[in-house]
Amino acid sequence: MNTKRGRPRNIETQQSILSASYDLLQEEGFGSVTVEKIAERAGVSKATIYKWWPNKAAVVIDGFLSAATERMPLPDTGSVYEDVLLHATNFARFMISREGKMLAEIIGEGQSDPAIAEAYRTRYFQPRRRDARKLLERGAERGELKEGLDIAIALDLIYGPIFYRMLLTGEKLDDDYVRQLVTTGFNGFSSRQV
Amino acid sequence: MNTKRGRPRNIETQQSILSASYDLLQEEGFGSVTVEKIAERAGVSKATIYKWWPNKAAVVIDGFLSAATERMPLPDTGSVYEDVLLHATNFARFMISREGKMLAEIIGEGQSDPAIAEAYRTRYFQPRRRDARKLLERGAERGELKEGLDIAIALDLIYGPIFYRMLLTGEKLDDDYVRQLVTTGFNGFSSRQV
Amino acid sequence: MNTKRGRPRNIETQQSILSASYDLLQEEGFGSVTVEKIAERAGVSKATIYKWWPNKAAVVIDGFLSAATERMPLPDTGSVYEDVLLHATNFARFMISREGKMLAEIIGEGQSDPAIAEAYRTRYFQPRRRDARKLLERGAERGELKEGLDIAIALDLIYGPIFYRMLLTGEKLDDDYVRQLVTTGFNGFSSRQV
Amino acid sequence: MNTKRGRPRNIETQQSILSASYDLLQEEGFGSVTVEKIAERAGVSKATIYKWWPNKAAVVIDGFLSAATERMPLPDTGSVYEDVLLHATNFARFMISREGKMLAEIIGEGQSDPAIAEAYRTRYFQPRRRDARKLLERGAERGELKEGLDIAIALDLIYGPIFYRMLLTGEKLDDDYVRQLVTTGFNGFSSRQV
DNA sequence: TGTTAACCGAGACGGTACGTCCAGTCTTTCT
DNA sequence: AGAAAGACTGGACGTACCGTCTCGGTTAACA
Repeated sequence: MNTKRGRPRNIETQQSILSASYDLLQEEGFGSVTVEKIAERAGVSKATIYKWWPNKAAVVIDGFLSAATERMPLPDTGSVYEDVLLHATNFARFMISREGKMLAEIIGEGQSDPAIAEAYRTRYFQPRRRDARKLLERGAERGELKEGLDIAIALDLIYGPIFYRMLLTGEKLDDDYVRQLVTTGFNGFSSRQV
Repeated sequence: MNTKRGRPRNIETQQSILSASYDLLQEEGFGSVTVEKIAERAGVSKATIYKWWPNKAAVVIDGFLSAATERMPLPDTGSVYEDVLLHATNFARFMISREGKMLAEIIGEGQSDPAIAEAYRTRYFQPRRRDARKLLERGAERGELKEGLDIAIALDLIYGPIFYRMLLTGEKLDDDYVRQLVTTGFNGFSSRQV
Repeated sequence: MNTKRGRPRNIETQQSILSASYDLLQEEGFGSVTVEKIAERAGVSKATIYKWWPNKAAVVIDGFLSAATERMPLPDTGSVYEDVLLHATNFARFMISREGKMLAEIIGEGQSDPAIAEAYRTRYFQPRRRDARKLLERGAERGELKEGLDIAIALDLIYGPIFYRMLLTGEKLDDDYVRQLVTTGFNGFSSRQV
Repeated sequence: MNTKRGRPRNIETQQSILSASYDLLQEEGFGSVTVEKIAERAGVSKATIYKWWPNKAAVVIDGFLSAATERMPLPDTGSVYEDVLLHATNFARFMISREGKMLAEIIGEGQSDPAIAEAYRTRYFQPRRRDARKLLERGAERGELKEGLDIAIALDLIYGPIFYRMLLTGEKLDDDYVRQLVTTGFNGFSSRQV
């Protein structure tokens, strides 16, 4: 029946490939990572890498996603505004870190490689977005948010601009900016309701 | 001072390179565009391309940016909300078009190539952002927007989410979504001011 | 001491490896035979193959030699000329057959692998050459051959050219050719003795 | 028309590839020659090699055949027997030399690669065989050979056995052997005509 | 009858070479 | 003198196969 025949896959091998890949990504950036270098640093044969991953991109993002398992802690201050502000601030700080830069590169690759896009959507963003959604939902239950608000929209309004600055404009992304962003999102910018 | 020395002899040559590049980008995507193919299609030698552009990326984004000179028409309905809604809707429609896909790929490349990022920031986004800013400023002057609003923030709140969906989540980006987005941006999502 | 403990070697396993190897050699030629394919077709593990043979070449030529056990029947017409003609004709027919082609490939491999050369010399050619030698010796005893003839030379003169055409020139190797060859060998080509 | 545009092929490049290949073949044997090593030793890029030759085998035999342009000198003693003996002796000496060994390896490869076989037949053997044929033809004209002799057969009888020993039996191939061979070929081995 | 040594299938793994592709550079000849 | 043609370097990619190495499970002789 479900007898596991054959030499078992060496867990360390996979792990060393992933972390070699991650280290190289960090040190040299996506474009300079080479399967050959990964193999060498992991003390592994190139063939072994290609046995488990279909191509370079797959290893590299797998390396990144395996390392990036930590999630922002979910604050619970009793105020949605405070919670969202804290969470978004943490997130922005992450984005401007070394790891955020790596993430940006991977998102970049995803623009022309649907498999990459699929991977980081599923394995990275969806879980994190679910976290953030919880904050908002809590606030909604407490009546802190507008009746009938589409939470997806609210999430986009907060996190969209952070990526926007990161991926496009390159403008500053400090705590102050996030505060203004969140505040304006909560209050709206119209002088009267539209 | 700004003497135009060494201006290329044959303007048509440059033009044919750029449009060959643009066509290929459209047909095959960034990753499959090749300098060799550009040269062949433009009926030009590879050396000629490298005479005027430092590398492949430069030609390709130059090709794109040269073609993408049109700007969204600036609406003027008398209502900021209506103006912004129209503008953002048009923009979202553009982003989901063939051309928007090309732009996304270029932004993707920009994540690991600062020269590309610099190019599309300067030549593409800044002018367009200035346009959008005008809409908001007009509304501010008419008192339709909150006192002391930072317009950059407002712009980020509208256009950030559109890119966010385009570049990251891949979720739908239709007129309805844009309407909800703009409305929620204008009104805020908090049930009371924070 | 030499206690024969443990599961005994499964004879069928060896046999199936050899015939899988032979079949593949026949179907695809030496260069396309793969240890993996042999293992698969024989329903055997690669490790088992390497347990009994030191390398691919050894299996393949073993497969060939095991299958190629038949020897030409030794004719005995009472005339050396007729005997040699019959034997050489049969041999030439074999060489242009599917099996002869396989043999040629193996000889080819033997040019850069002394172990292969050793194998087919010992296991294939020497026995067959001894057969052919008998024909000549019989003729010598009957006085049909020149006094003091070195039989090895005579053998070379008959069988050398057949291989020569097979391995090098690729020229036709039909019964007619063999007849001319043998006749000229027997008679010499000089118009007078040298 | 026949306008030779573009950077011309660098003759030295080709030449250095061929001689690097030849040197490696000599030093390490066919199986150990590597395109990478050829490229390195020739100071050339691998891509350049693959631009001009379709695969490794093609380069290597081209290297060999380019170097092996010398032909045995054609003796002219006035006696066919002497001429053939001299020529065959020289040839046998060549075959047991370093170069002969290389040739044997190439012939070996030719057994499973028709393109190689074609190459050495056309470029190597046919010219040399034509030379040898001249010797015999001269003798025939002088009446030294049997009336109606098929010269191709005579050639096979002399040169066939030399290859036979070289490629198959591995037996000694010294001057003495050649003398016996040629003598027996001229005289035949039958005690009376058949 | 249970131990135990050897056998065997499945398949992971290191290593090495192959042949391909493309960016960029360089060198002629043509116009 | 500028441009086309196209040779050339350099370096990564992904593929293929060899031979080695565990595993888990099996089989027959021995104790």
